[in-house]
Amino acid sequence: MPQKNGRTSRRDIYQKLRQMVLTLELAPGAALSENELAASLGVSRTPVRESLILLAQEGLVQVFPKIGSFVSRVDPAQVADAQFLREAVELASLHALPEHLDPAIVGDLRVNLDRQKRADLDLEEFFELDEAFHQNLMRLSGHGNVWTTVAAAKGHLDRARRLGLHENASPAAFAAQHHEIFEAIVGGDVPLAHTAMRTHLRAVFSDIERIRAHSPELFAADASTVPVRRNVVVWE
Amino acid sequence: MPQKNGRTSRRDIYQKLRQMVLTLELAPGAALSENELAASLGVSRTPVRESLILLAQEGLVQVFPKIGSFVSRVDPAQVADAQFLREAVELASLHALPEHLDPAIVGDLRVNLDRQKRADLDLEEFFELDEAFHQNLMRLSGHGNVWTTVAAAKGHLDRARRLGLHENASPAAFAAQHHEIFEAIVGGDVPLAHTAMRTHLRAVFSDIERIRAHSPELFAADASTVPVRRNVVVWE
DNA sequence: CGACAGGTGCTTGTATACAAGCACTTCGCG
DNA sequence: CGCGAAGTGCTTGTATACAAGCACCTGTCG
Repeated sequence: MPQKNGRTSRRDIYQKLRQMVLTLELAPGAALSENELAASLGVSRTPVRESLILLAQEGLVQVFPKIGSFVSRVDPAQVADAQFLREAVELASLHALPEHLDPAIVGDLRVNLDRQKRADLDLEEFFELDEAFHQNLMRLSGHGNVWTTVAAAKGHLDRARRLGLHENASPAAFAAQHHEIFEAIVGGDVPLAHTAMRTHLRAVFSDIERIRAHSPELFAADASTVPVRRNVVVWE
Repeated sequence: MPQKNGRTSRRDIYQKLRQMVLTLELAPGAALSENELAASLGVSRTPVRESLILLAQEGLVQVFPKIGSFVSRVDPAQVADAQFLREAVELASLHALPEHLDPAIVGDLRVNLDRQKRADLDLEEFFELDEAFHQNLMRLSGHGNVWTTVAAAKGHLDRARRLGLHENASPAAFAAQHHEIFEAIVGGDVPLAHTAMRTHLRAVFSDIERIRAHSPELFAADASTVPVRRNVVVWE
């Protein structure tokens, strides 16, 4: 009951900045300034700076002392790492499913899947539903909190996926795969759920190289390259 | 080459505090004070505070606005989550092993295993070797960086393991299991490596409940309990 | 003797001032 | 005209000052 987490402005600003990075509203490679952000958000440097430090630990921004802060370019290596991590965790959770599934979570999943079928679906809405779908799947096996760790590590993967869906938006195919996974689970067919999940996750991962060829400036070409202050090519 | 990460005192202090929490030098439940830590470390509040924020995001400390900061008590739920996560990731990496293993890493592993056999092994030394062993195993499959994420998430698990080994110290059994896993891998027997690894990881995880019965004050009994400033029972 | 109310000292959150350093510009010189 | 070097404006890192609030202690009153 207590849980006296007084609302601090840092929490708000952290989540806001994080969302802006993940939705590409802050483009990969963009230069950030603690002073500018503080002024535009109407607070002092302190909460902004602390938020950037947290984002830096997640790998979403890079802070170079005395030089500047930048939105991380999408790192293909980190994308692959996140892909490996989520695949390992989500597939393992399928084998940890209990005999009797929690009806409340199953109900939430049905509602979620219905919404995914809607034709007039915004891309951001689809991402929200997708995120909730996978988290609820993990909750079915009792490891819902592990999803928090996975979600924190897959920032680069999410940005790559958004780039992909911005090009050829086809959430319908993914929605169908979600449905297939779900039916296999409620049907008790773990092996089928396993293969369906793996197919789904790898489909999401597949066309990153195509995007990279299309927009190379959004990707990290070489780990040793340091972005420079005024020469940053943000959108080109 | 650039990578101009100037040495900042925050990085040092963050790592120092993190190490103190993981080695139980800062006991679960202990009250922390930004002012006291700053004074004892010879810096201002700023780098200390920023370090605590990072540790809070890892779940190793809890910060209650206007109340105080505390070393997190070992949360059995988080221990279980970390166990599930590492098991899923490490087992999956076994199935991603390449045909030809990197000889350099294999050599490092051999040296590591030899050191684990030494009789006069300090507990902290064993933990270091254990950590390096598992990380190098993941490097064999090309996913060494994923270990960073796993390591960041398993702070509660590590503290529980230290509590267990402080009671009945027997690194020898674990060293033998490491050897078994390694031999199965270099022998190309993935299924054997799989079962050996699973057995090993679960052995590590097994006797937490016993420790909890022995030292309940180090564990989080209820998620809603808020530690109080001067009444904190640190070591009893 | 007990309970309640106000003071006190601590806590973290935020804002601001100062320090150190890199990148770029611009001015001067050959 | 070309090149170099000092200057300038920005950056983040650290230290400090102030604000807001909770827990505890103590004194007082019933």
